Amino acid sequence: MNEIYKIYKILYKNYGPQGWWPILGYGYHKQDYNFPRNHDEIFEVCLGSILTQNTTFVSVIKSLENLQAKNALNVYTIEKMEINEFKEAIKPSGYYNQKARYILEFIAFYKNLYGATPTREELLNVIGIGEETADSILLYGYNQPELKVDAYTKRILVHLGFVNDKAKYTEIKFLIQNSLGASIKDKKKLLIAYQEFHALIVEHGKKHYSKKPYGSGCFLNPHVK
DNA sequence: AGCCAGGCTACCG
DNA sequence: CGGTAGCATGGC
Repeated sequence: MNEIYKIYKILYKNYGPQGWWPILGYGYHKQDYNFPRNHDEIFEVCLGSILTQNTTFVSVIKSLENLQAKNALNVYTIEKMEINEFKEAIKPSGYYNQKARYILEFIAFYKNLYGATPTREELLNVIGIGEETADSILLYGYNQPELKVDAYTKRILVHLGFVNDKAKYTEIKFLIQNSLGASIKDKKKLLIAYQEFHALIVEHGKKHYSKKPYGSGCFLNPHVK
C-alpha cells in the first residue's frame, strides 16, 4: 500500500465521506454519488467552481442562492440579466467584476457544448478557467477522472515531504492519481476516490493547514514516511 | 486590525 | 520561462 493511498484511508476513516460537490437544496450528498443529476445541476457546479476561486464556499452558496432567488441559475436568464444586477448577486464571493466576466465567458463556451462533456484543453482556453477550476468542473460537474489540486493539497504534501514547494500543479496531480490508481483498480471506485480525496484534503486543510505554523495538530505525520 | 479563503490573468524581468 | 500585483467580500 503506497503512502498517498494510506493518507487517503486515514483521512476517510477520520472524517468519513464528504459528499462533494454540494448542490443547493441537498447540500453535501454523502455516499450518494449520483450527482449532478441533470444539466441544471451541472451548470450550478460549473458556476460554483468559478465563484469559489480564492473564496470560501459559504460565500459561494450565498451568491448561488441570490441567483436562484431570481430564477437565474441558468444560461438564458443570466445572459438577459442586467450586468450590474448579476454582479450584485455574486458579490458575496468577491472579485465580482472579474468573476462576472469569467462566468459570461464560460456561458458562451457552455452553450456551444449542447450538453456534451468538455475536454480539459477546451476548458483551459476559456478566460477565467485555470487548471484547478477546469479539474473542478470535470471532476464534480462531469464525473471525469481529473483530480483537483488546490493550495491545501500542495501545502500538505510539501509539509509531509512528498514534493518540494516548487512542484507544479500537474506533478502533484499525477503523483496522487498514480498513487490512488495503483491501489484502486475499479474505475468507478477510483473516480469516487478522486472526488473524496480532494474533499477530505480540504476538510483536513481547514483544520490543520490554514494557520501558521502549517501542520500543527496534523495526525498524518506519524502514519507516513 | 490583520490575515485568510476550495485562483486566475496580465505583465514584468 | 518564473515571480508577483491586482482583484474584493466576509469571517474570525
